[in-house]
Amino acid sequence: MTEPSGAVPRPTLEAVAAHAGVSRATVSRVVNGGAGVRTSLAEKVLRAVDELGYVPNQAARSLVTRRHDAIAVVIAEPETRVFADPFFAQQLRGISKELTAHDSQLVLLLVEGKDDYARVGRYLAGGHVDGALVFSVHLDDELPAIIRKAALPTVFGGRPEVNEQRVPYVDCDNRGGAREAVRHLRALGRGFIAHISGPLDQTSAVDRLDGYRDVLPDADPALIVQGDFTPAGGERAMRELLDRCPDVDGVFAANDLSAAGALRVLHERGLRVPDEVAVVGFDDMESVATQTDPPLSTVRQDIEEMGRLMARLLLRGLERGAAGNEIPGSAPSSIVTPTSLVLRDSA
Amino acid sequence: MTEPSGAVPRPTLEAVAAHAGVSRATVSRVVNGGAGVRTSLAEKVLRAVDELGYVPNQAARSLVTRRHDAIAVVIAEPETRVFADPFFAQQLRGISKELTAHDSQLVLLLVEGKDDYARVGRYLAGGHVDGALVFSVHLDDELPAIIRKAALPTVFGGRPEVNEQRVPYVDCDNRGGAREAVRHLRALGRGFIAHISGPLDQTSAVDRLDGYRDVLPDADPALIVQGDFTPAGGERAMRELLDRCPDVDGVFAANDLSAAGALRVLHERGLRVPDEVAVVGFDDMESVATQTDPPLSTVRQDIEEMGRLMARLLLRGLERGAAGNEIPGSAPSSIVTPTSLVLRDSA
DNA sequence: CTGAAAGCGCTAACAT
DNA sequence: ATGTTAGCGCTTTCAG
Repeated sequence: MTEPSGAVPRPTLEAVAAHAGVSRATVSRVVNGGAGVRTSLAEKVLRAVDELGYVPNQAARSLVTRRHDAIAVVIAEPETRVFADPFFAQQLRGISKELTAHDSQLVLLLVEGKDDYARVGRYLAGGHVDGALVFSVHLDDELPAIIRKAALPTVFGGRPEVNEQRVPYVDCDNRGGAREAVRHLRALGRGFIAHISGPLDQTSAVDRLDGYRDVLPDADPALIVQGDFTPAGGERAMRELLDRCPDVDGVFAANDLSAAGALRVLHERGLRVPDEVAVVGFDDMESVATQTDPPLSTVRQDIEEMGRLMARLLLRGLERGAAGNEIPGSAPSSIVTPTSLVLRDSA
Repeated sequence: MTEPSGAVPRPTLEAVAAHAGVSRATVSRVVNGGAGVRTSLAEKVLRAVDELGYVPNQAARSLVTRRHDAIAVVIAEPETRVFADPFFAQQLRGISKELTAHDSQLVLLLVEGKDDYARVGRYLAGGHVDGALVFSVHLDDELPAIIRKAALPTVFGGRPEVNEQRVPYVDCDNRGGAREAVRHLRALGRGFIAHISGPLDQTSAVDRLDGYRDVLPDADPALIVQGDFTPAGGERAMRELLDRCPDVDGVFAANDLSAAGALRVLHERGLRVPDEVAVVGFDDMESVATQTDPPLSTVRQDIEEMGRLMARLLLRGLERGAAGNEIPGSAPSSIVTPTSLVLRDSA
């Protein structure tokens, strides 16, 4: 461990003031932008800051300003998914970039189990952060309640299933993207287009299914089978599909992972892709879509951008709150980002 | 945004004290575990806390205790990798679990570019966190210097290339794992075992190469070709290998991603795996290793556990620092975790 | 433009 | 066992 403890006591404002021969107030002003301080003095202060290696104590600062320049990212994920999936890493990157630009820090709260909600609630309410970005994939009323209690400005990642509080969210156009995928399959002349859905307790899965139905309202229900966003689920679903409707000549899978599973089964059964069965996925997870055989055509969503937008939405709200104070009905609204169809070789 | 601002002022200790008819000190005691407070009084306080919805203000607390119950995770990654790779997500999960158990928060610091170092340094020095866990994959002297300046207890993830400060780290037994992989290939009777290495500015890549050399000190240098831990790099390397040494009958790739690339090329050239060429990877990234054709034999490292260990090492040091104060030479030492060979079908 | 002084909400001696 | 009292390091009126 570097510098175990009992380390050099950090210099305080006081020390800098003494060193520069000015008052604490002046040092404070300089440190915070230096508005209204004579240049010569400011320079002297800056020099002192530098010489002493002064860094403001954030706890002291927050205590009076009530700002933290930090926002929490809450990820409540059912165990498994987070780490089969570059999704969050990418989203985090977008968030991080935006926050950095606003000099804000990112505090990550991973919710692993039921007990964690209390801890997270305490943290959110504890005045550590200025706002929260929350990802709660499942039907999950704990988090919204916690957020309400914490009374913290919040933006959701993905459309929440229940949202009476009208918390703003950022999501991609799942439904529209699905429509585009299915239309593409239809344009390819496919007559039996199936859908491997995601778990229907997630809005993204529901929305993608809805998109499929928009285009194919009269599709045989046997063509719709529920997967779970995993390759294994995709395999299972594809097998079932093939058994039920051997005529299937198009598959829209609700995500790339299930599409990969489907592809594997198709391969195994000796069905040529895309000649006999065309397949389209969703997400455009590069590590998956480019590695399948054949490479997967899929609906792309700009995940990093979504992260950036979430952060921007939150920060904007914070600024507005700080400045304009309570303009009723002016709550920031949600953002739905566009998707695009990426054609590779599977359809 | 929930509760835009101008929200209800949170109750303070003072308020709770008044409400319960005791002094602030008593409330403070109760809130902090309640040692040495009569049960009846404590209950009264607790009730007041509950009724007012009191939550301690952490800034105020930190200001006096100088503890934050938060540690920073610094990830300095060359742009691309973080999000092709479940690696960090998994490690984060392990870290998060351990921190949670110690009621500590995780503050994530993503370093995206050169400019970010200053920001991170400021943050680390700003007294926000009690310690830091840092992942710096590349030869990178900025971070160590920053950490020294911040004088913050730190543990590295992965063996750092330079480490005069003897900062403790947690890494898996890259070299031993590599040896095991290569020995397995040799036990399979392969006579021309190649190695697709990672970028040699990373210690993990170097160590794995060293492991290969341990077992095959006399291997033809032509059998060693540098990849970059990506599938594309693996493809390139495999092609080169095949051109240079058509006799290759075994490949140890420095990670699963490059192994996947190699597999693709082998496939493409019509070489049967494992019959004609056996392939072993490294990492056991499930989303990759189980999805290749054939499924990949690989060296497993328990990434989540490594995360947990990093956190534990740091926290332990923190406790010791707080309690025992400066036992010289007692700096926590590094941990090297074991690997294991996972046999699937590729070797 | 600069300084003096009053807290922010909490903990930790020190009294009692 | 409980209360009293000083600050922790900073920002921010308010005077000058």
